[in-house]
Order: sequence, then C-alpha cells, then structure tokens
Amino acid sequence: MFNFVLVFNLRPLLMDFNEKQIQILKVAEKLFAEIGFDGTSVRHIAKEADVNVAMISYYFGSKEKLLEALLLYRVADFKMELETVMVQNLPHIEKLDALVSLMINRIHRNRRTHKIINYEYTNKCRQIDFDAYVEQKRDSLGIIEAFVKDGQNKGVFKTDVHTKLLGATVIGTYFQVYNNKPFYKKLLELDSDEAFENYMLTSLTQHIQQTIKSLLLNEK
Amino acid sequence: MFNFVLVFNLRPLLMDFNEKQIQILKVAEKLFAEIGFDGTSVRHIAKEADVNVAMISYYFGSKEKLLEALLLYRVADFKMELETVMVQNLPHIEKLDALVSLMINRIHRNRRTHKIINYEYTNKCRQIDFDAYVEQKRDSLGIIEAFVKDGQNKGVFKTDVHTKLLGATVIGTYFQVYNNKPFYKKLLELDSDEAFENYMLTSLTQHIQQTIKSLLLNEK
Amino acid sequence: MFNFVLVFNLRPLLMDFNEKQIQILKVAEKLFAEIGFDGTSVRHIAKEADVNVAMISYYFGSKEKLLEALLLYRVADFKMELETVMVQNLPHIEKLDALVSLMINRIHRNRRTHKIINYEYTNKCRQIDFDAYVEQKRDSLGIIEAFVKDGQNKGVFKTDVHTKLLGATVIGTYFQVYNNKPFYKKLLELDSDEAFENYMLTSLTQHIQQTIKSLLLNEK
Amino acid sequence: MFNFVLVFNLRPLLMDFNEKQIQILKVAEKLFAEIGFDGTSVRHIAKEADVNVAMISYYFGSKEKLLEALLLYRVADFKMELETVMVQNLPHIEKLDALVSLMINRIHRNRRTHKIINYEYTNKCRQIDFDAYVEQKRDSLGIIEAFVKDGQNKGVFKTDVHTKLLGATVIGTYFQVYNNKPFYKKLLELDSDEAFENYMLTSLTQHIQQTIKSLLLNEK
DNA sequence: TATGAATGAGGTTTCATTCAT
DNA sequence: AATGAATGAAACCTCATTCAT
Repeated sequence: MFNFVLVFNLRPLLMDFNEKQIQILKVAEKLFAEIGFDGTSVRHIAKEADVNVAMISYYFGSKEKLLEALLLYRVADFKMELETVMVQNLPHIEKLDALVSLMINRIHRNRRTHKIINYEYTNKCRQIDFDAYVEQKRDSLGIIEAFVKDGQNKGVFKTDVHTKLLGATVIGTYFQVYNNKPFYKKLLELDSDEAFENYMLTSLTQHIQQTIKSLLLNEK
Repeated sequence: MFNFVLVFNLRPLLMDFNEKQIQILKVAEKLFAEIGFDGTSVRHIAKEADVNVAMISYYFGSKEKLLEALLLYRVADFKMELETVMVQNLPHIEKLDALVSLMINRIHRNRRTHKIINYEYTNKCRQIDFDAYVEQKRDSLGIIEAFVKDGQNKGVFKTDVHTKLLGATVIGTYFQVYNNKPFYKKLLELDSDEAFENYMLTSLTQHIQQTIKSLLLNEK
Repeated sequence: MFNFVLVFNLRPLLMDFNEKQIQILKVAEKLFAEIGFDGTSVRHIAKEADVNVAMISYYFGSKEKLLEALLLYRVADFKMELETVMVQNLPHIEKLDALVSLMINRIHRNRRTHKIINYEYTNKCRQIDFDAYVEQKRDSLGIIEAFVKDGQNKGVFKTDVHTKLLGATVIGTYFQVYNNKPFYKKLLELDSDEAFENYMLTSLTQHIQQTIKSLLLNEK
Repeated sequence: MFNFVLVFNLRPLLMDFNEKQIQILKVAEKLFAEIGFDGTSVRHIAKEADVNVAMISYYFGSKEKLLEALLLYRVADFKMELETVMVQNLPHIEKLDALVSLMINRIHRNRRTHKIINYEYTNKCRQIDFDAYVEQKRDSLGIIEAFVKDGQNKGVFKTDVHTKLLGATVIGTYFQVYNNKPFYKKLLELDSDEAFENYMLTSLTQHIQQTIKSLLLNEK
C-alpha cells in the first residue's frame, strides 16, 4: 500500500531571514530569472532592493551564497504540501488531477527560482549547493511514483508507463511554455501577461492533467 | 575588408562559415551550454578554440552577434526535415511516432544551442535576434498542428486535445530531463554519459511517443 | 552608493570635489592638454594621479564624464570676475585694458582646459555637454559687447567695428601663440618655459591690448 | 628695401601621390579634422576612402606617416603664393589688405589640416615631423615682417607694434571663430554652413584686415 | 602591387569583494 | 551592525600593424 507516513525531514535551514534579507532575496529572484545569474550584478540587486552593495556580501557572504539562500528560501516545504494532498481520501483519478494541479501551482509560484535552477543546475564552474533542490525533487518524484505504483497495484493505473518520467512531462511542459512566453503569447493569442498567467493555470494545467491521465488510464 | 555582419543580416540559408568560424561556433555552443552565455568569456572561447581573442570580434562582430550566428548555424533547416517525414505514405499512428522521433532527434542534435535559447530567449536586456528560432518553432508547430487536424478530420485522432500544446510536451519533457541530467542519471541509474544519451534516444523517446499517442488516440 | 553623476547633472556651482577627485582632474587636465583627450588613457591618468584605474569610473562615471567635470571645474565663475572689473569706476580706455588683461589672465590660468575645449568642441562623435562653456563664452562676449556699445554711445569708441568679433581676436591671438609654443619660443628667442609664460602675460598681452585699442579708438 | 627676391626652396617632396593616395589623404584630412587624429581609426579612413585597410600602411607606412604626408600635401606652396602678392606693384595699404586676404584664403582652404596641426604640433608623445609646417610658418611670418619693416622704413607703418605677433592675430582670430563654429553660427545668426563659410571670407576677413590696418596705420 | 586574414597590445568599463570606520 | 570608499581582476572590444599570398 502507498506509504504516506514519511518522517518530516526538517533540515536545519536557519531560514530566519530578516526583512532586508527577504527584500534582497526577492529582488535577486526577479533579476536572476529575468537576466540570468551571471547577467545580474550585485550592484543591480542592491540598487533595486534599495540597500547598500556591501550588504549582500555582508548578509549572504557572496553572490553564489545568495543564490543558495534563495534556493533554501523557495525550495523547502514542497513535500509537506504534496503530502497534504496524498492523505486526502479521494479516488485515484481525482487525486491524480489534484497532484498535477498542486505541482504546477507550486512550480508556478516559484517559477522564477525554478527557472534559475533549470539553467544553473547543470552549470559546470558553478559552486552552488543544490542539495535542497535535489532532495525536494527526489521526494516529489518519489511521492508520485509511490502513488502511481499504488494505483497500478490496485488496477486503476496502467503499468506500461515510464513512471519515473511522469514528473518530467508535467514540469517540462510547463517550463517549455513559460520559457517561450513571448512565442506562446502570440501563438495562443494571449494579449496580456495576466491572460498568459491565467492560461498557465487553467488550459495549460488541464492539458497536462489530461496528458498524465491519458498515459495512466487508457488502453494503449 | 569583407564585412561578415552584412552577410549575416542577409541571412543566407546556406551559411558559408569557414573552418575557423565553425571551430569557434562549436566551442561557443559547448561553453554557452555548459556555463551560460554571460558566464562564458570570449577569452575562454578563443583559448578553447585555439584562436586569437580578437578573431571572434573580427569574424562575428561581438559576443552577441556570435550567438546570433550560432542560432543561424544550428536552427535553420528543420522544416525541410519535418516535411520529409510528412510526405511519406504512412498510417497516421506511425507517422506520429516518426514525427516525435524526428523532433527529439533534431532537438537532441542541437540540444546545446536549444538549451541556450531556452534560457536567453526571455532574457530582457539581451539584444539578440531570435527571428530564426521563432520562425522555425512556428513552422514546426504549424506542421504538427496541420497533421493532427488532418488526423482528426479523418477520425483517427481525438479532437479534445490542446493541439497547440503538443509540441511543448514533447520538447519540454526532453529538456526537463536534459536540464536535470545529474539528477536523472542517478534516478535512472545511468552510470555514464553514454548511457544517459542512449536513454534519451530510446526510453525517453518512447515515453514521449507514448504520451502523445495516448493523448491523441485513446478514449478519455 | 552615492551617485556623483547626479550631482554633476545638477551642476552646483560650488562643486565639492574631494581631494582625490581634484587630483584626478588636475592630472587629466594636464594630460588631455598635452596629448589630447583620445590620446590620453584613463590608465595613464590613474597612474599619474596615483589612484586606482577603477576610481575614475567610480568617481566620474566615464572618461567623457571626467572631461565634463573638468569643464565645470574650470569654466564656471568667469562672469563674476568680469563683472568685478566692469563695476570699477575707470575711464573707458583703462577699463578696456583691464578687461583684456583679465580675459587673458583667466584664459591663461585655464589654458589647458580651454585648449582641450578648442579642439573637442567641434568634434563630431563626441557626446560632451559643453553648455557650461558656451554659457560662459556667451556671457563674456555679452559683457564685452555691452561695454563697447556703452563706449560707442558715449562717443569714446569707434562704431565701425565688428563688436562681436573682438573676443575672438583677443583669445584667438593668445591661443595661436600658445598652440605654437615651440615655434614662437624660437621666433621670439625665449629660452625657457618661464620666459615664454612671462612673455604671454606681458608683451603678448600688451600686443592684444594695443590691437583692441587701435580698433576701437583710432580714426580709420 | 624690402627684398622680395627669394630663391625658391624646392623641397624634394616627391609629392607624386597617385589617385588612391590622394583619395586617402582627403578622407584622412576630413576625419582628422572632424574627430581628431587619435579619434580617427585607419579602418574608418579606409572604409570612407573605399580602400583596403592594409593600403594605408602599405602606401604611407603608418598612421603617423600618413599625417606627415598630409602636411606635405597641404602645407607646401604657400610662400610662392605670398610672393605673388609681394611682387605686385601696389600701395602698402592695399598690399597689406591683399596679404591678409591671401593668408586667410590660404588657411581657409587648408583649414582642416591646419586645425589638426594646431592641436597636434604641441602634442608630446607624438613623433611627427612638423618641419614643413614650421618652415612654411617661418617663411610666411618672415615675409610679413619684412614687408612691415619696409613700410615702417618708408614711414607708412607705425613702428611701435609687435611685428612678430601680427600673423598670430590674423590666423588666431580666424581659428578662434572656426574652432567655435557652432557658437559663432548662433551668435552671428548664420543659419547654414554656407552662410558661415561666406561670413568667414567676407566679414571676418574684413575685421581682420581692419584690425591689422588699425595697428599699423593709426596714431596711438 | 595589393589585400584578406590574423594578431598582440591596449583601450574603457564593470565586476564582486574587502576594509576601515 | 552596517556602509562608503576603494581596488584588483577581468570583462569585451578596437586598435594599428604585419604577413602570406
């Protein structure tokens, strides 16, 4: 049976950032996502966050450490959310939809940080500790895999699927659209950023839910 | 002096880059993909390509123009390939598989350049001409859409799908795995880069084909 | 960070450059005058002023902004000096001599900066704000013109002169000698730089005074 | 008596520049005057003159040698012209006017080159041979001085003038206006470049003639 | 004779960081 | 605890010139 009893792994995050630190983190997240990690200068961050340049080194140690802090700040509590869904007493199909929806919502909320990660994670020459990210990803995919296996055992889900790749399809589809925002805005005739955002959380989400359900539910 | 920039602006489809230019382009592609556009210095490119630093400016005008040249070099003749598949006399289902396979192969071949694009395309502050990329993307998705519509008209494909998002699922799934290579190598127990490459072109491709077919073929 | 550029743009007449800034300005003035603006590298300035290269950008923003700062530093309070002479209760002829003498002294004191201006003012491709210079020039010539008109009205000065060109003759004669210093040193048998300087402030000044007086006083 | 019999000093100039060389010289003169010697790149010259970059080194040896060639090309035959005036049988006063007019015309014709010289002549760090310029200047001023002395001996000209500085006043006044062209265009309400040019050759010339005559003719 | 290709040197500016206060 | 001043390093690019052809 699907084991949703998982010990909360409370990493000693020391995430007690003060107000100014959070201000810096938010500006950094925005700028890193918009113009890249290397493309963003600490001066730019400092200016936009209305703090002294030296403050960034002072608070975070270095620009790279700032990114690490951002990862901890944004990628930490996902598992708890997922488990909140898992414990609900729902039919597998509905739970599947809820799961996908939650993943997308979560990713969407932190899309900027995840965009940075998507790019920087494979960056050689970078000395960033991605453990929190990897751990979260592992856990998330683990939960999905366990849930799918449970459904397969119960005969609800098909078995001839690449279970480990389901998450990649969910998140990958999301980011392929997000990373090509100008292109898809035009293609989908979405006039404003708001319309685009809305599309991501409705139609795109539906498409992804439908995709995953098709894979798991239908006869081949 | 012969002005290369002019030639680029004319964008002749048969780009006649000389040997040294191609050497530079290949090194640049590698480094841009590995450590980012901003993270890569022209010195680094020059050193790795074993050419003088000034040569890059001489041949391409600037670092940004070098990236534009790379786009033209890598993203140009996709449509022709796609059409080669389309004209084949195959059942829709087989043609669908061939289409997905071709897309992935194509993306895989130029994965480095596409990774750069995925990141840089939405980069504000960047003055890069992405027209070739956008054009190619539009054409590709257009061909897919037309093919799917044809299948729907013939009653082979389901109609309640987000046709315009199919490409995003194909390519997005691919890149989600590619961009998290270390993670998936571990998850999928792939020991070497070769094993990973092989997985991308076999199992991952199958997964994506299966995904798209599930969406288009089965009852909901 | 305190933004000096903004302060410059406000152009406070009492510029509060700190010691190091003044050091840089003086070295820059010397080198710009000796080897030209383009011929002078910021490295050279930095070395001669014994400051870090980056300091010039830090303090002034750019090399061109440094020149603008120099203009403001050197070309600012001329009108006040002129007016000091004008309010004196002297016969027109003596006042004319005093006026010419003051102009030459003033120009001589800032001869280096004015030499740069003489060359750079008409330089296309240069994005320098010469407003302070133009304003000062306009004011100076305006005061002279008004004074001459007054003398003409009082019947002291002749009327058939190109009043607006008097300043050009004063300053032009000065600079024609200054810009051909090696030539005139030899022609006038002035052995040392001191002798040359002395000549500029005595004989040359007399010549110019005599020139202007001849124009304004004598029958044609 | 004024000795106008001077042996023609035919410097072995080898000024047999071919068509392309002259083309280069003309473009160089224009650009050097407009954006300075250091500010002008040989590439710019080559492009504007529609010749290969290497041609400049090939024809002239170096950029500095190109400037030297320009000096020889533009500053060579002045003395002959001056002597043409001197031998005319005219009253001293008229000859004085003719002399000034000739000087200004000559300078005006080669104003661009002379502007460069005015700036570069005192440029330390520059290894340019200005002998042709110095020689020409010496000769010109010599002829003027001799002419004035002749007039003084004949009692036509006043004696209490700085004879050696007359040339500086003539040429200096001219360049002070020329170097501040935008300023004087506005001050003198000259709308077009043509109007400015015209003013230089009429009113400004008159002013200078009047200035010199006032100095030499009138009672003090 | 003439030139396209190539290069070493040096240009300006920006970078992340440190340090004295 | 917090910051303005300062700096070495390195970024990209342009320069005048050379060289093989």
